[in-house]
Formats: sequence, C-alpha cells, structure tokens
Amino acid sequence: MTENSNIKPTASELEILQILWEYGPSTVKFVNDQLSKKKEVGYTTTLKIMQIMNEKKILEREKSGRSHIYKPVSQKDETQNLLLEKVLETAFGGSASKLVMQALGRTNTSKEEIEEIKKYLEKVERDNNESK
Amino acid sequence: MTENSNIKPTASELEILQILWEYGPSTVKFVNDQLSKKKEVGYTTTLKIMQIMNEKKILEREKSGRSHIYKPVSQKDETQNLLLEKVLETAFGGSASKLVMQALGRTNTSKEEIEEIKKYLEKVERDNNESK
DNA sequence: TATTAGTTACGAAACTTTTCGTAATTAGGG
DNA sequence: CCCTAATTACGAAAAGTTTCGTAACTAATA
Repeated sequence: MTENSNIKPTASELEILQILWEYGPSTVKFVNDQLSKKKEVGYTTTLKIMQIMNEKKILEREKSGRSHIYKPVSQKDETQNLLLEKVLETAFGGSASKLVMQALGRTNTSKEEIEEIKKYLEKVERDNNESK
Repeated sequence: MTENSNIKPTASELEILQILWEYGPSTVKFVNDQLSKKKEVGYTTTLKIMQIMNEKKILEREKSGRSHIYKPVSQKDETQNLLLEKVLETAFGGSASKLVMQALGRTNTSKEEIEEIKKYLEKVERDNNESK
C-alpha cells in the first residue's frame, strides 16, 4: 500500500492524467497540444495545473533541456481504483455488483466485451474455489 | 431522457443524497443528525447545502409545519448512472469492461454476487440476440 | 556573447464549494 | 395573543479550483 493513496485528482487533473497514461511521460507543451484537440485551453493554464499536480505529488518531473518531463507518481490502476472506490461508496453504497450491473446496463456494451467479462468471472470463480 | 441529466452533485451533496435515498424524504434536522454520526458538521452548513441543492433543482421541498421536507428530484438510478458515466469517461477512457473488471478484481466479491452478475450477463446477451 | 524563442514561475482574478454566525421568520404552547 | 424555541434566510469568510497575463529564466544559434 502506497502512502499517497488519499489523493483525489480534480476534473482537470484527470484530463491531464489520461493523456499521460495514454502517451507516457510528456512535456507541458505536448499535454497542452493534446488537450487543445478537445477544448480550448491556454498554455499557462495547463502549465499551472501540472505544476500544482507536482506540488501535490500527483506528478513527478525531470528536467530535459529547457523544459520538464512529467509523469504520474501513482500507477494508472491505483488511481482508477481510488475513483471507483469513491463512486462505489458515495453512490452505490458499497455494492460492487450493483455498480457492475448498472455499468453493463448502459447503452452499448459489445459482444466482445461481454465475453471478456464472462471469462474473467469464471477465472474469479476458479480462484475462489482453489483457495477455499 | 430527463432534461436535468446534466447535474453533477458535489461530494457534500452526495452525502446528503445518500441519506435521502436510504431514509426517504426528510427534514434538514434529520439529515444533519445522520451526517453528524459520521462527521462533525454544523446545522446551518447542512441547511445551506440543502438550500443550494434546492436552487440547483437537485432537491425539491415541501413545507410541513415550520420546517421543510426535502426529497431528490432525480431517481437514484439516474444519479448513479451519471456518476458512473463520469468515472467511465474520465478514468477508464470509456471502456465499461475495464471498469467492471477493476470493480470485480477488488477485495471481496461474494459467490452470490458473481452468480448474479453472470445471470445478468446472459440476459444481456439474449436481449442482444433477439434484437438483431 | 547577445539575441530570441521557448519555457517556467509568479501572482492574482474569477468562480465554486464549504462553512458558519447572525438575523428574521414561523408555528405552537401558555 | 404573546413568547419562545425551532427553523429558515441571508451574507460573508475561508478554502479549493481554474484561468491567464506578465515577468523571469534558459538554452540554442547567429
């Protein structure tokens, strides 16, 4: 268990994390270029948020030439779990199955996705049986 | 599709919604009493937030004696879906199956829950086939 | 080495959320 | 009908987030 498991990124911070998860460690310029594809955002705005994320220990950075290269401190999985946990508690009263069924009941879940999940469920069941 | 499907409750607002979901329409006093079991919170703080939620059309209220009785405007399911959607987009890049597997991969999912989900998956598959 | 384009740092404004003190209102009991 | 306790309404401070203008710094290059 990591010691910074209590960070909860804001909406803007999550947008940035998503880009870093997808493309790996990046400069402010790169992140801002990606963000700009989706919405209008000033360069210094992105810079500032990434600087704050660095202060909060959400991102770490390393100097390279005249700029910095930023990367997330925590694993993608950890952060996802944290957020999931929060929704689970705050909205679903802790019931994972309710959450899962809501998620699946949504509009479009492809046949492939459903198959994937079924396989996963069977694996979970096997693991449970073995360890009883 | 309801017209107020774009509200996104804050953390404090969600705490209040949970209580209303659990106990049904309630007064500020009751909600505050429940909240106080979990954390220290002033009465007027709870009052203010519920008043704001009323302005935002998250809650509606009805006079009863000298106080008001508040209840959520939207169904629990709608709000849950909204939040789930948000996490799905912001943290899981839109992939429901990834989210589901993360949720299931968590600590303790009971055999019963897994069975329930499997049944549900089969139902989803049937429905998909029928409507092709 | 002096210039300049790229980058970071700083500070503050605008906005939202959270908190709470105090004033005003209201309904019910005496 | 008045008093009082309960409740609401109001306003503002405190804290956090988001935005961006401007100044300062830095490294490459002419």
